[in-house]
Parts: sequence; C-alpha cells; structure tokens
Amino acid sequence: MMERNTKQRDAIRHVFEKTARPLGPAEVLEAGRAEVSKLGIATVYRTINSLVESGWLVPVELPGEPPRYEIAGAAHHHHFRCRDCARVFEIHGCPGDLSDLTPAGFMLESHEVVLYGKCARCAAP
Amino acid sequence: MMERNTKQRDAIRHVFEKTARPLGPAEVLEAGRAEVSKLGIATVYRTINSLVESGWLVPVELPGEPPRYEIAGAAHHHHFRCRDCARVFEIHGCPGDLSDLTPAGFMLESHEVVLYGKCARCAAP
DNA sequence: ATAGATGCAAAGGGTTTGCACTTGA
DNA sequence: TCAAGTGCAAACCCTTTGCATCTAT
Repeated sequence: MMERNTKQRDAIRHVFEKTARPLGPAEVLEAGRAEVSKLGIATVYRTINSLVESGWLVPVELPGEPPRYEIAGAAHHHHFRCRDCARVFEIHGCPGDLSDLTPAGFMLESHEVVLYGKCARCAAP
Repeated sequence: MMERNTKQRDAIRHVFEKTARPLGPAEVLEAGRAEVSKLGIATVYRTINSLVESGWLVPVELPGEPPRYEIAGAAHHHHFRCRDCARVFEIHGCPGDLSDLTPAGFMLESHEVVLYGKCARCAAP
C-alpha cells in the first residue's frame, strides 16, 4: 500500500518537511492544497496513516485533543503545550525511571509526559 | 440543571462510588443498567457532564483516547493504562519537580504523566 | 400541576471505507 | 496496460440535541 510516488503523497510529505511543529489532518489538507489544489481529506488521512505505518511519521497525542503528527526520527522526548497559544513544543530530557510509581504486580512498559504552562513568547511581558 | 434526584442519577453516582478506577460513558452505561435497566446513553452523557460541572466528577484525559471520569477530591495523582485490557488505574506518587525539562523562558504550570504497560491481572501468567 | 429529566432517534463532527475514475510504473 | 491511488459520498463511531413522554417536587 502507498508504494507509488504520487503528487498528493509528495505534497503531504512536503508539508511536514516545511513545518517544524506537529500537524493535524486538517492543517495538512489546507497546506497541501497549495501544491495539489484538489487534494481530498480522505487522501490526507490515508497517506498520514500509511506514513505512520511506514515509520516516517509518528503520532503526537495530547490529552483531550485530536492527534497531530510529526516526522519520526527524533530521540525519546516529550511535549510542552502552551495554555495561551495552544502550540506544542518538543522538550528534551525525561523524568527517567518511573517504576517507583508503578503498582505492585503491574508491568511498566513506557510512559508519556506532558508539561503545561506558558511558552517563552506568551510568558514574555 | 440536574437539580432533581432521579434513580438514573443515583445509579450513575453509585457506579462511580463502587468502582475505583476512571470510567468512560459506555462502562457507566453498562454498570448502571444493573440498577436501572432502561438507562439510556444520552442520560449517561448528560449526567456525567452535569456532575463534572458541579465538581463531583473530574475528567481523566489520556492521549489519543476518549475521556474517562473519576470522583473528584483525590490528591494530585497520575494514571496507568493497561495495554491489554485498556483499563485505567490511579497511581500514587509523582515524579516531582519537572522544571529541569522546561525550556528556558517557558513557565511551567502543571504536568501530566501516564504510564503504560500491563495491569496486575493481564501481567499474571 | 408543571418544570425538569429521560429515552429514543436524528443530527453533528471527525475519521474511515466503497466504488468508479485516474494515473504512475 | 492495469493495479495502486484518488476523490467523492456514504458509512461509522462517539457525543450532543430535539422532542414527546415521564416524574420528582
């Protein structure tokens, strides 16, 4: 599946390559129409899903929000969401071993951390 | 709104009182039918929403999943989601100060931590 | 008695799928 | 050529809403 190079697929990849932040399907559709004006939402979804399956994209899921996607390849990291502008930023570092928090008998496999607050721009006076 | 005591409302509160973990609307519906067999999903949604507004319930939102709800009043805590049975459990403890992860200029206000793995039941042989 | 609450079914919003047409290899 | 990929619209899933009926006060 998705083994051909189409202009739609190229356009969608270009959108991610040109944008430094995680994007949702609607944003991809809008930006992608600059290159392929008749681009359809179904193609965006199918292509994103296949790019995730192929490992080129990874989903960025924040609590209570529809998924965004970003180009894969970054090291293990988490995200900071600005409460004012709603933008999401990658943060480096990690709280480390969280097995202390794991209840007895439970098997810890991975974790997710999201920080909330104000980004540099919104915190500035 | 929701200012009367109905058997549906009571049943829904009972479900949360009897269950120690965060529940989604479908789980509440199923458990609630034990008390009110004709309970409808719309009533579950309406009642949950009003219990959240009144502060009796708080939403538990995990990345990429529809919201669950738990009784308000618990101290700051996080959640563990079982990858096998998809149930969510409250965990005690907290990684603590995460300001090390916060980029310069950013203002950290709060955080969310979710652990993933196998619950005691699903990890058992 | 009567406004509030319920249940059903229909409507919404976002994502997926069926199908005929288009297109890349 | 001709199967993979696309676009459109219908189907889906979860949640909300409209409305006639029921019920707590």
